[in-house]
Amino acid sequence: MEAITRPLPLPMSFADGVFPAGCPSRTLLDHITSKWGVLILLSLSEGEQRWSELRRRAEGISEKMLAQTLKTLERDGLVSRKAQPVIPPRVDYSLTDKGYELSGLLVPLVGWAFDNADEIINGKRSPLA
Amino acid sequence: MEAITRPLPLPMSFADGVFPAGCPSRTLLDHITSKWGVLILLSLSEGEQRWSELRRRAEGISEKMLAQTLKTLERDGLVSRKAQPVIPPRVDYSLTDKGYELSGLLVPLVGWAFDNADEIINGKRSPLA
DNA sequence: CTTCCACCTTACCGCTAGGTCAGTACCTTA
DNA sequence: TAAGGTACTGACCTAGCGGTAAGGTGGAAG
Repeated sequence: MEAITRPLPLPMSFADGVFPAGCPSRTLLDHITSKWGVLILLSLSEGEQRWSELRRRAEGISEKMLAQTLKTLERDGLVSRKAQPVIPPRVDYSLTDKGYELSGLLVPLVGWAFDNADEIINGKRSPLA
Repeated sequence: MEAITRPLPLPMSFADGVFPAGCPSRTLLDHITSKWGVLILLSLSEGEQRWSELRRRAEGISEKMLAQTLKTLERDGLVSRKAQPVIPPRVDYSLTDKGYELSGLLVPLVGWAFDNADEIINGKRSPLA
């Protein structure tokens, strides 16, 4: 309802606001804020996981999207893939250093979304007041 | 290259991993991590802004998408819209309390993306080593 | 002998996010 | 008279995100 005109405690500011179109930041942002990218990153933030495990945890993802998302994140150096030449195949996915850095910022965001989703999406204002 | 098997300093964990498909969290997450949603939220985190100002700062956005994104964020109670009945029309957009909360988490994430984009997207590894 | 599982890949395809363009209403400046 | 700025809305269309389904490999289990 009432918007507060806050003094905007912005620690950093981008050029004269937001970054230019077509710059790499936009691309990277698209990768990490993609529908499944967030969930994979989030899931992996809890530790190394296998393909089938990720598939189960990122509920609703298709195998195609899982493969595609993992490949993108691996190319970006956020996820590391370790395949063992055993039968049946075993592949472990985990976050790289950069991936951990990122997940440290991503987790609170998703946590916030999780906490406020019900109130915001359905009209349920302050369930405890 | 080398992935570290970190002890995963996760402060909170979701159920048994990630949240279920079709729940409100997914919807909210889609809104705030949408291509333009992030940029609008980010831009508004620096204070109240007018339509045309947002249009300029979120470089590349179309009027249709600007309107649509603002409408979604307003419905979610993250952005407040104040229209003044003057000629020519003047409308000011700003973040609500919830919006500020969110931007506090979003800004560092985008900052990180901004800092690491060049290194990650183009192959430029450690430009200062 | 067939099925099933793990881990993918490729082919096909619908849907929709998002782009483009035109139009509206009113005032200002050239 | 005409062009331009402010804040939109709606029609139309396309690229590509993402879904569905099938294929492939090799062992183990029925």
